[in-house]
Amino acid sequence: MAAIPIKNRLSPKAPQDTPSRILEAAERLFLQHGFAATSMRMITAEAEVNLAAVNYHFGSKDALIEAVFTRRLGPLNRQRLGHLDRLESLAEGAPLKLETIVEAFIGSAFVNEGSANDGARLFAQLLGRAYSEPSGGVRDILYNQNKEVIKRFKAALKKALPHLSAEELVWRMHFVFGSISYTQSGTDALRLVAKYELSDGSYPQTVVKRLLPFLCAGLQAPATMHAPTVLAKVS
Amino acid sequence: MAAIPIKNRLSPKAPQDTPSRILEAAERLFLQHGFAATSMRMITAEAEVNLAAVNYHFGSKDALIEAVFTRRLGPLNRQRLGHLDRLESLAEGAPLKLETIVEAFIGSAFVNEGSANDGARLFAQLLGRAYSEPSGGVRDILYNQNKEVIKRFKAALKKALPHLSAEELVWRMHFVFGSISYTQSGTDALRLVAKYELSDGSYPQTVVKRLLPFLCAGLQAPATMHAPTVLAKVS
DNA sequence: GTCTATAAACGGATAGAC
DNA sequence: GTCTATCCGTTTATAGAC
Repeated sequence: MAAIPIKNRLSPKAPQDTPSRILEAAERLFLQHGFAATSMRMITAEAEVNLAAVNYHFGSKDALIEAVFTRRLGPLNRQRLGHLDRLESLAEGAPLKLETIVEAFIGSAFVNEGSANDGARLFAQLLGRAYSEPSGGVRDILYNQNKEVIKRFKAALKKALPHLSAEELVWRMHFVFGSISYTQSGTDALRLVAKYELSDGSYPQTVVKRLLPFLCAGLQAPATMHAPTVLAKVS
Repeated sequence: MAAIPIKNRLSPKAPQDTPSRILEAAERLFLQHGFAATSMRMITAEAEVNLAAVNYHFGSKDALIEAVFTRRLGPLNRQRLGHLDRLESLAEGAPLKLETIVEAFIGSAFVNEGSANDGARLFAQLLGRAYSEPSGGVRDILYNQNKEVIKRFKAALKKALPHLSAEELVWRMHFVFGSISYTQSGTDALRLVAKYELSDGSYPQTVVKRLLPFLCAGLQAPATMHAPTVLAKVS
């Protein structure tokens, strides 16, 4: 039998099949420039394939965008659910530790799979961008493919944070997604805060390590009081 | 003198001047579709002005984008700095309460100016989108116009959170901006978590009220330990 | 499956009449 | 300042040779 399966080769200029080359080029360019600003010509140039290949293999640009997401979202979410399954069966019905839940969600998002493949890390960043895209299109794909995962994590969080109402929990998850997306979608934004170079850079594990305590503390904050805030006073 | 200045009129179909009509149409459409996906033809149709008017009044599409931001960013940041100035002079050198600082920053972003103008609220959402745009272009504008404000708030936070290293603080501010941007850039994303309608909707004051405790608790979390996390174990 | 060539529509920008 | 008409490059998508 053959020595090494072709798809596991990571050598430079690995001669992949055309659809894969297109998917990966699109992933990189969508991340860098956004969806609307990335043309099929840019993609086919980056992938070093013919312009007509995209329509031949995927049908249209929109279909390509969808394909970029569906290819990775399935495995990623299976991994997240598997991680949560294992944790819950170990706990035998008891609420999980908050940090464990968040780490299972966030960690899976940042350091994927065997982690040898850095395409997965690129995709994690792309996910961050996708969540901040205009409604419709990409967002619907994400909603449909993620709803099961979100449902499961919401249930786990609900047990771990009994002091929060269902509504409050939904908001806090929203805020959590915000921090994760923003952080995932590229460390460029960090320059807005720190113009100097950061010492530990943007290595995924480091980011997760810094993000975790922030998110857990935020989630555990006392429930919101329903009195008018200071800002409500007229100016 | 005249009874009511024209610019304070809020009557329906107020016949504004062409540049303002364009700026406000652009604001709405950029928010809804993103920058690259919004064409000048869409803008001029929405504003009910002639296509050539954009180039006549602003010079180019890029210049229009810049104008959309600079028009509102100046007043908004003056307001933020003024708010912080007042708080700091009251405190007479003592560190400000964390919640006060965050509220000054975030509150100004959500409920703007006299608050009668809901254009300002639209802009707050647009800001959220802009922060998650690809690097270059819009981001440079934001960086330049916001660096003074960020510097001031960073200094205030540093005094209020002495247990954090400079580096840790920068990361936490990054996470805070993430939650704010994501939350600002439209409540549509909330549907990803809660498919049902939320009872208190997306009224700015409510959002701020819910966001504040989350962010403050996150900022106050203990500093990150520099040991390997649970996830570091091989699978 | 891959290529060239081209269709058909849309993008930003401008010239010139009014 | 506002309008029409138009230039010209780019876009997605397809037809048809190989």
